[in-house]
Amino acid sequence: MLTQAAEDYLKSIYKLQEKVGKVSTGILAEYLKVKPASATGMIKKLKTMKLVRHERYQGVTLTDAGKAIALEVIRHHRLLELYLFKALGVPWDGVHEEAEKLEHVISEDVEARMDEFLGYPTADPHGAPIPDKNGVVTKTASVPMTDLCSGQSCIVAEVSDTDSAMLRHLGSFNLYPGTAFRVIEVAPFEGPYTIDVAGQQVIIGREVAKHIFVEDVEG
Amino acid sequence: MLTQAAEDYLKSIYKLQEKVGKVSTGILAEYLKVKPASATGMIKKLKTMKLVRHERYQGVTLTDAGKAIALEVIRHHRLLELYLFKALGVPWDGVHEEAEKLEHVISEDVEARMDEFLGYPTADPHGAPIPDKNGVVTKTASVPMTDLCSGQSCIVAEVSDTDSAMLRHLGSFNLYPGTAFRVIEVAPFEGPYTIDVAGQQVIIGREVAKHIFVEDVEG
DNA sequence: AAATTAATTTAGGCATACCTAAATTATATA
DNA sequence: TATATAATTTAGGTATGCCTAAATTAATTT
Repeated sequence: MLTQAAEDYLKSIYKLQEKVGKVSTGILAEYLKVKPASATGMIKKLKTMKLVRHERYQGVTLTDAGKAIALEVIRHHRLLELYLFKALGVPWDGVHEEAEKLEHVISEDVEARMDEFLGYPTADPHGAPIPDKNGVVTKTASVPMTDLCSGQSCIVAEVSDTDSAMLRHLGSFNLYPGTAFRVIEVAPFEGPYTIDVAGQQVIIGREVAKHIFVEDVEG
Repeated sequence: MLTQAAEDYLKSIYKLQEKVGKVSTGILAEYLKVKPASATGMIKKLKTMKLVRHERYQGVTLTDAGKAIALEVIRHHRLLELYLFKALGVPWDGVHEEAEKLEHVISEDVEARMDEFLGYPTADPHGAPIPDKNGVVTKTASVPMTDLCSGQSCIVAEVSDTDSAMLRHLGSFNLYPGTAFRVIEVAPFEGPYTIDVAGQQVIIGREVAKHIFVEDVEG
């Protein structure tokens, strides 16, 4: 059995690999709020376990075995988020923190029961894809809201889950994944978006819009 | 925040205090599957935190602060057991092990939500009392099944949760807390009990009967 | 009371995972 | 190309919680 820290490293490497491509020791350390020296140590440990590949100064990549574990942890995390949200009514800006602790201790049996209860879902409360039991990720094609023009309609696909104040803000406008809205106007010079959500007119700043990804764009 | 190990020690001291009265280092170590020297170390640590009292060779007792934490952990554990059992259908011989890991990472918020979902219950799936938010324990008066005589009727109040094979065995007869049964015959010379559970005749060995506690004895 | 046995404590070690500080290697700039 | 800066690694140290082995204290037996 892997340690909790090791699991967090694998998960983080996977996420960073998706986001920034190459994963350096420094990037990884910053992401995990740890000093680079600590990251070096864990990387060496993971390498002896054949979970990552690593050449000095060249960054880390996951092996197939490492990727499988990373996806398993991510699956635990996202299923837990959705379960806490749907079954226990934990607000969506709180589920990330809770799941962060639970993901390492939940058993496969309990996970399977939650999965069944939720009807084998494919996305967490923020719209991020939930890998299936075999580690297969099916993610929908989405674009940043900042790509939209006046008059276009779409559906919220995903929002970034890192900032809980941002999530509360979006929640207050009902901008959950699955919610439809139409762009009424895009203010020039990097200005805010005025949109229509279920008949309500809402103003979304450019910085906020960067955190929203949409699909099914029309018009 | 206390470490997981420290919480386990406090919980174990509380349980042993109830079961055997005086808690010696050796008893505690055996219970926690740890060497006595390790128990000594943790006891000293807990003493500096004023969570236990301890005089060399005289055993450990909990301070009020230590008892409060012990009860909080026990509450987490038993609420989790019941939640896993009722909300997710985890079989009752598996909930203990699951809860053992989860009790240390569950937040007060999630606990409160589970408590509400369950309707503020007072007993876990094995019949053990769930302390309330203030650490108040209300336990029903029960007697060991081995005190029963032929012809007496009663209701299962509690079963010991340590042996999961035993729990499966009892479950196969539907001997959950709340289940009523009548003693048909007690075989002499420490022999087995023949009982009637919902019209079915069942034979319960003396060793098994010692693990069952009953209430509302009549007849 | 002396000797044996049991319980407890102390002492010394090990592994994990973190840290800081210094040394090394790589990359960018002048 | 030489130098400065940035990234990475190494070295040495901390704390936790476990271990074994040896020493001490308590309890029991003869």
